[in-house]
Amino acid sequence: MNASIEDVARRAGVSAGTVSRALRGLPNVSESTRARVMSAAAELNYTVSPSASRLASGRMSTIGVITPFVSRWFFAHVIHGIEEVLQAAHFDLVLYIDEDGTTFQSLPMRRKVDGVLLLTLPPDSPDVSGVRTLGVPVGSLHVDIEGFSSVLIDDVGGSSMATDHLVALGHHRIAMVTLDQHPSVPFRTGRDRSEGFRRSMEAAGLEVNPHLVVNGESTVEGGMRAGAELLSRAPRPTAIFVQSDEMAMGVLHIIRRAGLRCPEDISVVGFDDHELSSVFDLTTVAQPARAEGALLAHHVLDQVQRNAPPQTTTFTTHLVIRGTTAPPQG
Amino acid sequence: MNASIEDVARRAGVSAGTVSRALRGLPNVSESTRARVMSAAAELNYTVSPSASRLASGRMSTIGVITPFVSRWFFAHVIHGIEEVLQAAHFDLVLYIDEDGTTFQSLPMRRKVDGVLLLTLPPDSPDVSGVRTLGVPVGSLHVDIEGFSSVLIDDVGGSSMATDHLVALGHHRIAMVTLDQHPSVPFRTGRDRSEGFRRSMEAAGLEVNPHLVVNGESTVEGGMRAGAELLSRAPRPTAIFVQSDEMAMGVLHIIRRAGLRCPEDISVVGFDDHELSSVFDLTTVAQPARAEGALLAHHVLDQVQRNAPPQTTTFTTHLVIRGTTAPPQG
DNA sequence: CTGAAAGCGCTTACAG
DNA sequence: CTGAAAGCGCTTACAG
Repeated sequence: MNASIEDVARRAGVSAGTVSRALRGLPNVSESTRARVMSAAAELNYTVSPSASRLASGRMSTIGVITPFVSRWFFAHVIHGIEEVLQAAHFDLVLYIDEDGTTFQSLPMRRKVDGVLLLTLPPDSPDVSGVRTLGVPVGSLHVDIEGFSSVLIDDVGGSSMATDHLVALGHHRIAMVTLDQHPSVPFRTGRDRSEGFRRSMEAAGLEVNPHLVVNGESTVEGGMRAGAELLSRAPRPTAIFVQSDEMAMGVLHIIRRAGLRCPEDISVVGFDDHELSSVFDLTTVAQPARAEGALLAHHVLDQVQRNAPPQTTTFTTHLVIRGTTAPPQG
Repeated sequence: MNASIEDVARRAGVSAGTVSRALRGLPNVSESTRARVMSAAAELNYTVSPSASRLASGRMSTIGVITPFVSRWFFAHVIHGIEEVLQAAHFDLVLYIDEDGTTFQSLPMRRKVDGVLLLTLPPDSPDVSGVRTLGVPVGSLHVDIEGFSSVLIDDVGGSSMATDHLVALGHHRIAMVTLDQHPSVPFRTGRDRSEGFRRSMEAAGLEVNPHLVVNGESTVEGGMRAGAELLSRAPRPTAIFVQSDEMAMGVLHIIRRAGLRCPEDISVVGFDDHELSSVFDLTTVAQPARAEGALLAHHVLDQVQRNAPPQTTTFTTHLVIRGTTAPPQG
């Protein structure tokens, strides 16, 4: 059915080896020969058999991506960034969803990927050690793992900016909704965002009241629960720093439902710059999810294609001031 | 480095052919032989070389997925559903993002997938004809294409339910925000949702006012623009049927920003049941995105594995009544 | 610049 | 139930 390299060779009057070199643009092929091979291939509508090429060369032209989610804002955008880079490099992206970092241990990828991208898997998860045994370059997102490339963001600095903003507006009773310690959220992320908050509070001479720090389980619903809890505190906080936009949306909903106004009665800052943040008019710390995915892919591609060493890059974040923050009333 | 089938054969004292049969669970292998092969393989930490197996058998154990987006609610959930089914069947999912249905024409998939899933690509897009030349089973989502499996939803019925609900509440001036004719949205979807609206309006003896039908470009921002336009009409509509939840969120935002209340001043119904719909308390028509993806994968897997004929399934939708709809004032 | 040949590591009729 | 052998379709030193 499909033409083989032999068919092309016969038609062009050369050997299979020459066809292989000509088609891949290798040097040491005369221009006239290359031209003859190209047109023979075109006439026969020939494409290389990927399986045969992979078997013979050992190169898979494929990168495996292991992610806990595809439908959450951050992951969806990261995957988009990765795919664009791989598509441009003519690499395939094979997608594995693994919600808890344990189901894979990389066996399904053995001998079929040139590299792996781990999206926010903790260093001690079984998949990470499984991936090591693959013997291919690995990139890790938001988690720094020995021997792997990684792309990080400045969580401490970002949270600090958000908190400083609230302090500068004159807030004193500032609450925080934290990320869950779900396997999908690196321990580091939640810890660093809390750390940035603490540093800024301390620098401002403000107390971090433990009753005003509540876990939001990383979801919109969790944000609603956390928000409800914070609104029941007396006296109520005048501002809330929420460690992710999705949770912040839940908090905003609860504030409105309680008949309070944002920012008049209470200010809210999120983290991410989710696309719905502008709809909610949410002040937030922006991180470039798509660019993070793209850069992670580039790092690993550099290792695969140019034998570059693992690289680590840290992105800075920036504050986007919208309508959910204002000075406290009275 | 990696043990080969010959290594296992030697260790088990059998031929490579027998190892191949034993490991794949084929019949006609004595239990004692199979046991010996299994333990030899385990001792050598052997896994089949995918490239070699694919080359020899012609089976790729891989399904290609072509999608215009990964970060929109519907597509992200569909992909999640697909991945779960493929993972369970031990098939790889290779992901191709193609925003306009023209960049692929399937060449990158040639000879490396056993089947293809097209997410909402119009029948006349270049990728569709490219995919045909692959000669493998194809599944198409939300678009019925000759010779392909497909999964559809009852857009007419769903929109009709939404409209009937508004009519039953007593609304007469009902507006509609339509989906864009972007390549990512099948022509059929927008047309059918408009058709359901028209039928219900007609059945209720109500006029469809062309000034109250506005395009929302399928996005939150487009919904905001469309909403602003509708609010400027005099007299204002008392209810709006919006063909997607993402656009409906934009409409809700504009209503609030204009100082109007929903549902007191104006009712809104969406379509999808996006996870943020509950946060917005949005009445909407629910479609099971994840289940749609899963079923589409099953249909194509049935063709690939059991040589089943193409199948078409239509999902029904249902109305989820929340807080954005109420009888008109006065 | 080009060809002949080995090798990549399996699967699958075919015999027995 | 098992083995020997052909075949899948390339890539890559090695010679020349």
